[in-house]
Amino acid sequence: MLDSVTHSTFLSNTMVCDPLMSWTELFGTTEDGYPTCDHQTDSDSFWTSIHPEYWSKHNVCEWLQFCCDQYKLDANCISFSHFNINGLQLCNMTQEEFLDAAGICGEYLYFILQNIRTHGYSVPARDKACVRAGGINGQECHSHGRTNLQSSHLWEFVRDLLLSPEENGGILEWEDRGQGIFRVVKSEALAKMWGQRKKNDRMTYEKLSRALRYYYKTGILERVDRRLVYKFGKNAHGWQENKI
DNA sequence: GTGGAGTTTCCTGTTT
DNA sequence: AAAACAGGAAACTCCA
Repeated sequence: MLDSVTHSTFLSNTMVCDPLMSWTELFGTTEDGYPTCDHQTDSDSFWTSIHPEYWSKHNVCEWLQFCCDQYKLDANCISFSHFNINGLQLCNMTQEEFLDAAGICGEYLYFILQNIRTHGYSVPARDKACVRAGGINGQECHSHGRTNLQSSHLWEFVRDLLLSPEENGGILEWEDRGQGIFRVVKSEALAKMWGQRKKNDRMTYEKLSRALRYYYKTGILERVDRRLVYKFGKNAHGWQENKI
């Protein structure tokens, strides 16, 4: 259905997004080095300040609409039903899937998303929500003293996924929140996501679990004699509901 | 350049 | 039989 749509059709008038344009050409750069569009409002920079993996379904929908408005994309090209997904699922979409879901618009959307992912972000969704009164989707406000999840350790990555139930795609779930016991529901998906974070497409659950086992020595994790079940240890912090 | 922390990779063997 | 667990060993990356 989208074959007949040409560049000039949906990229009319003002701005034409060349897929080879650099990030700064597309968005410009803020004083603190974070990319933002020069005519973006404060709320627009939301998309570059929160890692896409942490976007909710609602955020994904808003991002699509933002891109349509900002880059003069024809919203009619986009099958919004294909994007009834959260940020994690969005990040796991291939370029082909973007093309299927949004035709040539998908090419641009994919490009823009990859730029956002590649160029990082300043604070995770929960912490950003602390800055923004009211937060995101009414999520409670947590502050872990972290400013950049891309530099976080594996256990922090796991913890943060657990603390974002909407965004973790069912990869992890609490078994006993009070005791810090959690279960890896989708082991390969977890490994894939960790691999994405570390830019290592050879990551497997076997290797990830080896790294987790090293945490037993340091008290970050405690052994639970059940498959795919782990427990935060005395040296892990930031996971307790009332101590965050 | 060096050393340590935190993985990553590979491996063999065991358990579920 | 397959998946997960256990943990040794070495390599690797990053940072101070």
